[in-house]
Amino acid sequence: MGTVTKALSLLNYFAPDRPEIGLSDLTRLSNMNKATVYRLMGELQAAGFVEQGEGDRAYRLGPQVLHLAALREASTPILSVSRRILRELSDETGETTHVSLGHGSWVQTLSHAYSPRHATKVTMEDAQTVTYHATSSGLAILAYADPQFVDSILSQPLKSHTNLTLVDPDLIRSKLEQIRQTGLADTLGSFELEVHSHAVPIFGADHRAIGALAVAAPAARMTAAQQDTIRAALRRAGAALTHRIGGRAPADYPQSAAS
Amino acid sequence: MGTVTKALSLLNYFAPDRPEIGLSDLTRLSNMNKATVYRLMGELQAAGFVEQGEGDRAYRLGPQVLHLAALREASTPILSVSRRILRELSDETGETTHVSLGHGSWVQTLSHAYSPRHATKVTMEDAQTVTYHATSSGLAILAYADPQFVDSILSQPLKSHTNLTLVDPDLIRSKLEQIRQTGLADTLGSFELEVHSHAVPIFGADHRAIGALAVAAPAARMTAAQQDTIRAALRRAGAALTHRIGGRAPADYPQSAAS
DNA sequence: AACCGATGGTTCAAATAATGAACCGCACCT
DNA sequence: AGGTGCGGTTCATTATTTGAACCATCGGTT
Repeated sequence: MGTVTKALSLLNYFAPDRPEIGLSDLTRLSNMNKATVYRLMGELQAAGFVEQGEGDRAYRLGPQVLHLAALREASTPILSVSRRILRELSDETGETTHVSLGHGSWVQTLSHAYSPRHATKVTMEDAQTVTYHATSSGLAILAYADPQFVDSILSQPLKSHTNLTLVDPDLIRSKLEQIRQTGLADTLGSFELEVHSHAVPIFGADHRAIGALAVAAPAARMTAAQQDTIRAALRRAGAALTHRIGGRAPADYPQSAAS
Repeated sequence: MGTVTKALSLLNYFAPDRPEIGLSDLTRLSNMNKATVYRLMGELQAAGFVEQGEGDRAYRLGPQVLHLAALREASTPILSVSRRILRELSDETGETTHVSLGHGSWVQTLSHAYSPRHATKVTMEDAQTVTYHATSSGLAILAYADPQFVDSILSQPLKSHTNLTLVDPDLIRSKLEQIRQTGLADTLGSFELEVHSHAVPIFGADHRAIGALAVAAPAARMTAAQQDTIRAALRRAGAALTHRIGGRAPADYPQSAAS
C-alpha cells in the first residue's frame, strides 16, 4: 500500500454522520500510527483537502474538494444535469429520487430530490455510502458491470441489512439476470424495511454502467399502477441522464419493458 | 516535498481548459519523472480521484471528488446555499455574479449565475483559478486576511493581467485599507479590460475571510446609480451568505456604507 | 492540588517505499 | 523503413516513511 493510497484512504473515514474527526479518532479508525496520521493529514491539509477546526483541532473536508468537483462538473456535468432530472422525476412520481455512482466496492449517493405530494416519504442524505447487493441502485449497476467485478463484489461477505436482504451470491446472480431482462432493478425492504426502491443504470461513454438513478417509495403506497408509473418515468429519466452526460447504453439494453 | 503532496499537486494541472491530460503531458507539466507520475496517477486512480479515458488513456478527474464534495456540502453547505443567493443577486442587479474561495496563493471560482436582462454580459467559467491582487474577490479576501498571509501574497511577483492591474504592493496595501473602510472591493479592468467588478468578503465561523461574493459588469453599463444598486445588493447578499454558512463577520466589519 | 486519562504534537534510528535512467512495444506519421 | 511520440515497465540506488516512546496540555475526579 503506497503512501499516497494510505493518505487518501484517510479521507474515507469522513461520512455524513462523522463530518469532523480528531487526530486520535482517526488513528484508531485507520489502525495507523499516530505520527503517520499526523503527517499525512498535514499534507492533506496543505493541499486543501482537509482543514482543521479552531477549537478542537478536528479535521474536516477542505475547500479543495469543492474546487475539484466544480472542475469535473465543468467538463463532465453529472450533478448539475441530474439535479434537474431528479426534480422532474420526483414531481412525476411523487416520491423520493436519488442518483448514485459505483465506486470500488461501494455505491455512493450523490444527490436527491423529494416530492411534496405525500406527507410520508423516504428520507435520504447525500453522500451516503451503501452496499451493492442490498440496494436497487447497486443491483442495477452490477447487472451491467464486468463479470469479474461482479465476482469480486459477491465474493466478499455480504451484509444482511434486513431479514429481506439477499445475501446468497447465486440468488443475487439470478436477480441480476432478471434485471437484464427488463433493464430495471427493484428491491423491497432489502436495505431498509418498508421501502420499495426502483432503479435504472446510468451508462458512461464506454457503455459501462457508472451509476444509477432510483426512486424510493414507502412499500405501503406501492400499488401496481404506481409501479407502472415509476417504471415508465424511471426508464425515460435514465435514458435522458445517460444521454445528457454523453453516455451510451449497451446494444442489448432493453429500450422498453420486456414482454 | 512529501510523496502525498507531490501526488496531490498533480491534480492542480487540471483546469477548465485542460480537463484531460495524458501521461507525457503531465510529466512535462510537473517536471517529474514519467515513472513517478505514472505510479502516482495509478494510486490516484485506484482511489477514484482520477479516471482514465478509454481511447487515448488520458486522465480526467474521477467520481471520488464528487463524493467528497457532496460530503462536505452535507455538513457545511456553501455551494447549495450560494446557488440561490447568486440567482437572486443576478436577478436583482441584472449582471453576472459568482462566488470564490481563497485557497493557497490563488482564488478559485466555485459557481456563477447570469442575468438574462442584458444581451452583453461578463461570461464566466466555474472552477477558474485567478490571482488575489487583480480581482475584486481576491482583494476583498485579502483585506480581511492575516497580515502575514497578505505579506506572503504580495511578496511574490504580481502578474499584470492588463495595463490597469495594480502590481505595486504599496498601492495594493492602500487599496486594501480603502476596502476595509467600506467593506466592499471593486476593480475596474484590472483582471479583464472593460469589466467592472464588485465584491464582498465571506466569513467563516472563525471571523476570517474564506471567500468572496462578486458582481461583474461591463464597464460601459456602470453608472453611479447602477453602482449603488450593486453595492447595496452585494452587501445584503454577502451578509446572508456568511450567515447561512454559519460564519461571522469580524466586529470591525462595516455594516453599511461608510460615510 | 495532585492525579488520571485523554488529547494534539514531536523525535530519530530502523525499515521501507519512492525514484529515475533506460528500456519495451506500439501506433502514427512521413 | 525509419523516425517520433506515446503509455507502460524494470531495478539498483536513494531518500522518505515509519512507529515506539516521549512531551505538554487540557478537563474531569478524587
